[in-house]
Amino acid sequence: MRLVETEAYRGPEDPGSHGYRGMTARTEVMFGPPGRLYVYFTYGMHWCANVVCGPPGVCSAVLLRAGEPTGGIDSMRARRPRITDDRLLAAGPGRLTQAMAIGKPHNGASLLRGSPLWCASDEVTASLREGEVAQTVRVGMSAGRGDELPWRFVIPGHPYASRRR
DNA sequence: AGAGTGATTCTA
DNA sequence: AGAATCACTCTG
Repeated sequence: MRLVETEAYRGPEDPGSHGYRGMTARTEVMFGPPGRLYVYFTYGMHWCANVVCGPPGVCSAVLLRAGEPTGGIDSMRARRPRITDDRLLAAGPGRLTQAMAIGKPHNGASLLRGSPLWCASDEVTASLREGEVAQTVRVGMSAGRGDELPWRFVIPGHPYASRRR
């Protein structure tokens, strides 16, 4: 899966972050060491996955918002049988976790090389140049919760990025 | 536009 | 204990 859209979340300085009011049982992983997955359940139905980025004690994570399937696309289609358009397989944080079969068991899992699930640059993402990644406000943020912060990162017009409804 | 769905967190 | 909230998705 090639990531084409992400959002940054921080800690006490970011009212949109689960870590805004300090560490809780749910957000423990976000305050832990970097390179792990923070997975949370929301709206009674959906899982969302983040990559923890900050050093231990610092809350900082990146939400995986959309991806372009590279390998394993048949498995993804099988997991999302109602989807007929491949562009929608992982075009949204809940869709992406469905496509990749990420759920509660993955909370806290390592993403370092050698892990079953790992995270790295590929030739495409590594060659992105300044200006080829746009910054916008984050999705789903209401007023006063950091809705003005330009912490969504997306490849503009990318066919596999999430789209406005 | 509204429903669906349940964990988490806040308030008392 | 109860209420409010919620980094969403799908259907109509």
